[in-house]
Amino acid sequence: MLLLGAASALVDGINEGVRARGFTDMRPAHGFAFVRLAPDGATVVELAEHLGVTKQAASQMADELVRKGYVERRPHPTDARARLLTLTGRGWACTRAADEAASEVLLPWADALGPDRLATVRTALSTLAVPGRIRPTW
Amino acid sequence: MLLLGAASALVDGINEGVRARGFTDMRPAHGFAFVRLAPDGATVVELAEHLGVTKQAASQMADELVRKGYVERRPHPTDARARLLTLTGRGWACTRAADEAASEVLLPWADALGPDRLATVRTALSTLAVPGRIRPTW
DNA sequence: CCCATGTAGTCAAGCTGCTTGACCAAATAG
DNA sequence: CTATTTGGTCAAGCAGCTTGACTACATGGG
Repeated sequence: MLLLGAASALVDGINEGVRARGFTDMRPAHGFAFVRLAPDGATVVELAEHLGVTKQAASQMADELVRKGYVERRPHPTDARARLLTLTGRGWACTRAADEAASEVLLPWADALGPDRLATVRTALSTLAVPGRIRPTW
Repeated sequence: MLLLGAASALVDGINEGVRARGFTDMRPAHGFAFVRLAPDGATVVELAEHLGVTKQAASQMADELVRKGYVERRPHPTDARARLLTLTGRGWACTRAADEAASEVLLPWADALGPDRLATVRTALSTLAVPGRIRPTW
């Protein structure tokens, strides 16, 4: 289906842009994690739910991101068992790079389309998409 | 991105429909393979190119599909090295089931949208999607 | 006609990202 | 104060892919 092709092209394009900006050790999956971590941080379990994987998988991804310097594990303010994962400066820089890359990919597309048809596409897609479903690994 | 959510929902929906029709041992990736095999069959290498994986990976997927009875390995009519992978009766039945499932998922969506806006969405997506790119494994 | 190079396919080994299962420590309910 | 739930980790295993090496057939130039 061409919906899939478009989605792939989009993800590839953004990933390409992120790498071009110097973050060569990032995969698209990391970007999906950043979406959840960006506002106020999250626990491993919350991250796991957001990504649709087990908490072990999320934990080991967190390990990787900590090792690479994008994420910190801080003590949770109210729960001594939990740890709050938050973005480091480098993590935020990468998030900004991803936003830039995304605009870069979408801008010419939105331009060619015009605001009206763009809105049509957006609403059309949002009726099909169930909220929060981001499981790219088939 | 909500484009991804829509793509995921679509794939999941179709896969669900296929399973509901009795083909419980199928993954979405198999469907992508069928797209290439359906018209006249294909060799392992052609399948590999279509899926964007190595020929070894394609070959072992072919093994699986043969084992499950969806695909046959026949001698290639003009090249004694090659083997032509073709769908069996069961393979065609599964293809038909997938088509039905796809319409089932898309029909209410297309209905709600109307032909005009549907066409808009289609053309919009096709400008973004590069041809033949179907690599769902990020 | 024959050899050199290219191509289709398989075998084998290894890696990566995920899973299931078991467990500990802190939180929470009774 | 115990019993259960919840956040997190450790360990082992698996699925789907990769790279590398090899065989059998194809093909083009001498």
